[in-house]
Amino acid sequence: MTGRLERRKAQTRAALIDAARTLLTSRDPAGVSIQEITDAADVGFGSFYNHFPSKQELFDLAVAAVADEHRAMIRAATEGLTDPAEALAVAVRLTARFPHTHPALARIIDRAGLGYPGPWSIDDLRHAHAVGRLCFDDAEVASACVSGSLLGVLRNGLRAGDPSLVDQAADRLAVSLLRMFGLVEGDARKVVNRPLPAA
Amino acid sequence: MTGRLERRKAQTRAALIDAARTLLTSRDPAGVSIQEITDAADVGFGSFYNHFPSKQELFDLAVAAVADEHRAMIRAATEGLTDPAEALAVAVRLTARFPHTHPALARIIDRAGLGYPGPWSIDDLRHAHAVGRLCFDDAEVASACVSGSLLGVLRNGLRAGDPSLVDQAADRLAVSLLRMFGLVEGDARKVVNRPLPAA
DNA sequence: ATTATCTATAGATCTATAGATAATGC
DNA sequence: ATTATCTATAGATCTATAGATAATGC
Repeated sequence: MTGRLERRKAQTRAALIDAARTLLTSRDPAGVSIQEITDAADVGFGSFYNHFPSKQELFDLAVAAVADEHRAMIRAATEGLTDPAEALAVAVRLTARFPHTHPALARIIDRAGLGYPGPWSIDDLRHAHAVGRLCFDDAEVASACVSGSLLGVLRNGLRAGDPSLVDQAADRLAVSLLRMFGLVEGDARKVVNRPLPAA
Repeated sequence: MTGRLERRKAQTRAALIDAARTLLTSRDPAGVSIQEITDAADVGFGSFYNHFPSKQELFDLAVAAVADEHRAMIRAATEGLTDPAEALAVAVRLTARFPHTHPALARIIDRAGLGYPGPWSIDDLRHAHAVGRLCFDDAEVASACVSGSLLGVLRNGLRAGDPSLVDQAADRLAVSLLRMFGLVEGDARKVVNRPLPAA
């Protein structure tokens, strides 16, 4: 199997994953039938089983694809930064803006909830702690605070209307987290007031 | 309809809600059939529709019942406290201990996720802010941080084994949140080192 | 007589597969 | 010849209701 055939297969697979992503923005995956997915992907019903053993498998891959994109986006926006506190702030500020900058991603992340394998890696936190920039007793607790708070603010943002209020909440969350991690008020605000790289 | 008949009806209803609670500790509600619920409640299948229009309705009520219990428990544990910072700390410390003190509640809360109508009321936070004890820019963000962080740490606790590690993480979360809300390190630790009322 | 419960089932799903079809590989 | 796609369907659900049964109310 080479060339065109392989390409066509990949295309069908991509269409299914993409349909799953679209459905995830507005529907509870448990209530979506495989028929609906293949219809949305414009693919024959039976083709589904050529690619995925179950619905769950497909939706997991769709969420993983979203997380990959998300990680790449954050990496691109933070790779030039030398201050780990700023890297965290940028990741938080960009992600918490998703309700208006990337509404489809925001809704999928919201639906995935705490299980979402987001770009706020525990290793980044450990590194920031090791170099003395962030201060906390327990990296797992710190990581849970970042993930949980961000998901909470993201959900609020999805219900809010005004983009500028969403931005404001995003920045306030970043300040709050930096304060949680030992930065003094003034330093936290200074870090968060730095301009945000384009996403 | 008075007396015995009414009592019997209430009993059936309670059995269904209780069965839903038990199922919620180990199963995804979307994958549980009404037949399974009525079997678990030891009730005829048709009785279900005498009480609830749909599965969703029942599970929502079951979660609400858990939240009511939870709220009552936190209220009992905090009602004597005059320091709002300590009240928050106690609520957080008790709830984050649920994985070993109340495992069934913990698993249900974890499953309900950010939609869980927990006992960390935004009004309590506003009050603590008004009296100058906690400091934040935005009560909605603050509330999302409390809920989200707590859910994150609760989930970690469910995967952890050792109760004393869970307790330690719970206390560290409380310290972190107090620091986020403007308490200095020493003050935060002092508040969290106060003895915990029995749940 | 009234009311809730229970049993049984019709009808509507939904999943997984079998077999036919169409397109590429060699 | 091989491979993936598509169509059609068998079988297994699951929901919602109709009608029978049992118990209380008056």
